[in-house]
Order: sequence, then structure tokens, then C-alpha cells
Amino acid sequence: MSTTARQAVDGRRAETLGRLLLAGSDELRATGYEALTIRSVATRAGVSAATAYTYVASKNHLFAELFWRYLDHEVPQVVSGDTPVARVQAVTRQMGAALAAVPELAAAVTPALLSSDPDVERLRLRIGADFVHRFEAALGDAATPALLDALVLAFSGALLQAGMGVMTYTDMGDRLDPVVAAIVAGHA
Amino acid sequence: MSTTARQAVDGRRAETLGRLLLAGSDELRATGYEALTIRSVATRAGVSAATAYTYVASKNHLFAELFWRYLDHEVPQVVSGDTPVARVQAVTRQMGAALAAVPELAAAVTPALLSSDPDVERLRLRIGADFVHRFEAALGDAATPALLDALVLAFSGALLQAGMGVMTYTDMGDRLDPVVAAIVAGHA
DNA sequence: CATCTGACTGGACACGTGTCCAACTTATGT
DNA sequence: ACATAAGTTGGACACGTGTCCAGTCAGATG
Repeated sequence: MSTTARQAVDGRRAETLGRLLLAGSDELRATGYEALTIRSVATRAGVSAATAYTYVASKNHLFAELFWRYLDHEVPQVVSGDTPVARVQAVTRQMGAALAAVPELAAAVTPALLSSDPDVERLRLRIGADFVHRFEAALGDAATPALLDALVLAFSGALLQAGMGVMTYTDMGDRLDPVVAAIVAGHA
Repeated sequence: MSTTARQAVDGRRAETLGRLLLAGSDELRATGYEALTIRSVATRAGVSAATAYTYVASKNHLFAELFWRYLDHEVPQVVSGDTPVARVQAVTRQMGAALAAVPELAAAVTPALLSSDPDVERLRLRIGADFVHRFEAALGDAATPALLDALVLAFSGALLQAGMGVMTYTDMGDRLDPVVAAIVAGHA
């Protein structure tokens, strides 16, 4: 059972939801997020539009859901590196690489997460908490609220800029390394 | 003459554009950005929808335009404070206050700026450059590319989080003060 | 005064959104 | 095996988007 989607989902519904999300993912890769339609995803999943809306409140919700699952299932929380700085840098690099690997999803999720849709809001908080948690784990004993705050702000900024196309996800790691170093140094 | 809107605008068109933007601003304050429609703005401006689309490519473009004008006309570039840190903090505080003063516009512009609409893109770059310029001026001799980069990232992050409703624009100043201090200190 | 031009209009268009509902098809359980 | 519930369906709905175009109108230009 999963509480991620619109309502709790289990048994038969879980399978349909799975097919729907898979179809969404494929459609995203195949046609890009501008062209993607809930109806086109539904068709690809072999399901009617009405049914699709049973699982997914909106395009934005679909994207948020896909992103959350990607983050949760495909991007492990690695803690590698000797110093707090190195470990945080490993996290931001990993996230940059993970996002660069799914450009369409990354492009779709940034605007999607700004939606005021309540289903999106739930996921937004979850995703935010996940980021914080990754940084917290990387910092270890060095973690303080102020430091986490600063790191999350810088990271969010990078996500926003990448979402705007001002920087690439591939560059994100490189751009953030010195910023992370400075932030951690400044909190010493 | 102005090059800000869809095309260059002068004479009679300049007046109509002015009325349209004013109406947009009023409509935003009055009904919020969820309810706002290009057609409703057009009506308020006493102009047909077809005409409105002559000046403004999309809702997103309208919001970006309004925000840019607000920034450019109503938010002066102040440089106050004795140290680079204090001056940068003055900038972020001022921006936070300026955004808090127009909550509907702030809420509207964050998603709007992510649009791939070319008219939005132009404004996005202009606005980004404006931010950089403010920080540059505040830093004075202390400005380096890496430092600017870090500050802009943190600031963008704050904008994103405020846009998401995770923090308020009023809190933005307070939240950014220590972050700014740490970033500048880390680059010393 | 006649004309020409640029601004504006109204209304139709194709499309996507998200909602609703009565009817149908599967499962489930007694 | 049959009633009941759970899941799905097609199709219509009201609405917003952004585009297009023939037609009107006012004001400069000759």
C-alpha cells in the first residue's frame, strides 16, 4: 500500500497506478513535457482519462509524483568522503548527476512543484525534507540548523537556475562545490 | 519608446500598454493570480482580448513584465552599510520587503519566470542581471565571480522557497542575513 | 476633402484542463 | 451462484488558452 498518490492505493489499484506512472515516465522521455497530456499518458497506460484523474490530480501532481519516486527509489543516500564538506559536495554532485540523467523530468518538476495543488504540496514537503535529510546525513556532527539552512538555500537556488535553463544540471555539481565549501567554511 | 513588451511600443500603443499593465496590476491585487485571466485584464483595461494579446504573449509574460517594471521603477538600488556584508544584507532585506509588499505579484512571478516562452526568457535574463548588478554594487571591491555566484544562488533559493510558500517574504531578510554573512566570510 | 494606415474589435477556432455521471465490467464474499 | 462492492469507461461539460482574420474606426498625410 502507498499513500503517495491521490488516495491510499492497494491491490488492483496499485497496479493501475504503476502502469500510469510508468506511462507518464515513458511519455515524458518520448515527447517531452510540453507535449505531454494527461489524456495521452492515460492512453499509453491503456486506461481512460477519467480513470487517470482518479489517481492523479493534475499534470503537476503527476510530475511531482514521478520525481518523488525517482528520488526515493533511484537515488540512494550515499555518504562518501572524509570531511563534512566533501560529503556535502558528494551529495550535490550526485543530485546534479541524477537530474542530468532525466532532463525531461527535471524540467517538468521545477515548475510543477510550485503549484498550489494540495497533492503537490504534500510531495513538495516530502521532497524538501528529503533534501534536508541528505545534507544532515552528510554533515554528521557538523550539522547545525543555520548551516543546513544555508546549504538548502544554495541548493534550491541551483535547482531554480537549472530549471530556468540558466545553468545545466551537469554544471550544477561544479558550480556548487565552491559554494558549499564557502558556506561550510563560513559557519566554522 | 519601450522594448520591454512584445514589440517596440510608442505613441498610442504605449498608452494602451500602460493601461493594460495597470489593469493587470489591479486585477492581480483584486482577484489574485489564480483567478486572473488575460481576458479579464483586457476588459478591465477597456480593451479587447485580441488587442491584449498584441501586447502580451501570455499570462506568464504579463507577470514577468509587471515584475520587471516593479523592480526597475519601484525598487531603487540602494547601497547602504559600512561593510560589504552589511551592504549585501541591506539588498536582500530590501528585496524581501519589496516582495512582501506585493504578495500577489511575487506569487505570480515565481512560476511565471520558469516559462519557456521567449518573451519571458528575455525578461528572465534581464531580471537575473539586475540581481547580479545589485549584489555587485553592494560588494564593491569585494566582488568576485565566485562570491557573486554563491550569493545569487542563495538568493534564488530564497526566492524559490518563498515562491513555494515554505518561507514568507517577510522572513526572507532574516533567513538570509546569516547565510550572506557565512558566504562572504567563507570567501575571505 | 479623400485617402491611407495603424490600432482596435468581435467572434470563431482548435486545443487542453479537470469534473461529473450513468452504465458497464470485474472481483469478492456468502 | 449471485448480490454487492470496487474499478473502469465514454462522453459531455464549463472553462481558459492563444491564434486568426475580416471589418471598423480615428487620425495623420496628401
